[in-house]
Amino acid sequence: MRPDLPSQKVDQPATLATTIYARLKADILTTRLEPGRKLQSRFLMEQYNVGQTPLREALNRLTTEEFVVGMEQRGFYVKEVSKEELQELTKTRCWVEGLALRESMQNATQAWEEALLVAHHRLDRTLRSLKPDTFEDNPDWEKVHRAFHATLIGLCGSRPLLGFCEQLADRLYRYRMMSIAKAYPARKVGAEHSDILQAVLARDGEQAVRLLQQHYQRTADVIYSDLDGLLA
Amino acid sequence: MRPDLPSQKVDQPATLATTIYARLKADILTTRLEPGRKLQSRFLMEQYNVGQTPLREALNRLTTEEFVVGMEQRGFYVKEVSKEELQELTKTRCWVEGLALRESMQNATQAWEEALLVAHHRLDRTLRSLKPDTFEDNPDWEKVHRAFHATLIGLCGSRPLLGFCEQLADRLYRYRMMSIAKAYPARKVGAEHSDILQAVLARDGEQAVRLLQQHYQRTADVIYSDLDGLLA
DNA sequence: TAAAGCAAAAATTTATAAATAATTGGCGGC
DNA sequence: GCCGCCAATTATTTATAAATTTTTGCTTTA
Repeated sequence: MRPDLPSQKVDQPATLATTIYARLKADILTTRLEPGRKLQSRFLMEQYNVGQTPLREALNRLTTEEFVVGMEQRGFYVKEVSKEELQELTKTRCWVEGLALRESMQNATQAWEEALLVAHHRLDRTLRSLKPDTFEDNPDWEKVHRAFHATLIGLCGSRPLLGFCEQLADRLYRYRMMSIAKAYPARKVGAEHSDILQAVLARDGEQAVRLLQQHYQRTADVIYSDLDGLLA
Repeated sequence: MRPDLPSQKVDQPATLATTIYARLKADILTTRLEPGRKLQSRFLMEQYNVGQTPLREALNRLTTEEFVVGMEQRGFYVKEVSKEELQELTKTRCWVEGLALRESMQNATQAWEEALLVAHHRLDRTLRSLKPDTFEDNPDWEKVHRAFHATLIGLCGSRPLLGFCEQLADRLYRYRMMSIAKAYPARKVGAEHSDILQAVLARDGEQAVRLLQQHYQRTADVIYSDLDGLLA
């Protein structure tokens, strides 16, 4: 019984569980589902129009990734945020991406340097905010920003490490979303990215790592001070 | 009352999903469920005496941890092994635990050094094999061995990093299980652990890191050569 | 004769729904 | 304060339906 008309699912067969997993993750990272919120099955079922099975499968996946906390016999909650976690995540990211960038630069190829140049160029000409005065997150910018950072460490030679970096990026993204409106447009992140690129192209590994870590640390510092008000 | 158990929800009555998750994970790591095997729902349901729901929840958790591969609409499989992955995991573990050990040593306290000493002592007086001639894995040894390595990096100050190290240890454990019978008792791992302990107590960070990485690399080398026969 | 193409059949996975069991947390009585 | 009952929620089973993959077998073609 094959359908006569090919649906869009023929090319990309995704299960409902995978779809709802992606939607939940996105909603948690953007804080549309705010930290600490209880994720009741009834609420989620009508909110996302899915049954229990794919929903619980999605929640279980998110649990192992620490975006959701599962209390045995007491349901699921969106993972809380805290200044302590922000610091730990930032510190860890500085360590691990520092490592990965060093390795990446040792494996550097011409193609990689060119890809990095392109990634930076795209980042450079993408607007941070959709509106000029008030801040409205530009999803395109998030995409190219992430691509730039992913390219930096992409040649480190360890898929497990890259996966870990991605998870750290996700978990920190949520913190960034919480305070980003305030920080805009005080900071010149564009310059920081350019400086990192310069150091990489100049083959100055130590400087590149230092700048990258500084970049992450500065971001965390801004969020950290905002978090006082946000958690109050 | 009860001592703080590190980051796990052990004191709660576990759900079936959590129980079956642990059992499946153990069976995969010990290769009782061999790499590449298809995990059919019917088979697992009667093998472990559980219903669909907790089973699928467990499989979904294992998927995000890379112990199980889920092919959309085509079921679940035990993650394959490969020499490439063995190398990547080992390399990554050397990098990351090297980092973590350095940090740990910088945060060293007297209590930590004493805990490490005790952990090593327990490891030292636990038999590697249950039988003197042929090899039969002693689960107690695995436990104290893991505890020793966990203590080494335990003071690094990053729970995310410790979680990542634990996952790397799990994933490498399976490779160790595959070839451990052969390697026994050729190698003197006891001496390697003692050397690491000595270096830590002597506060020689660089030496300790070097020895730890050598320890992991040697293990991988033994497995690597065995893997030719095992994958044939 | 073999190989390739197809389509129906079988098997399996995925999802929904409903019923049951088990657990938590609150409320009131003592 | 403590104990037990009650309501709400979660966890699990079972049954079934829907969707998709895999197998099978037939027909056509070279």
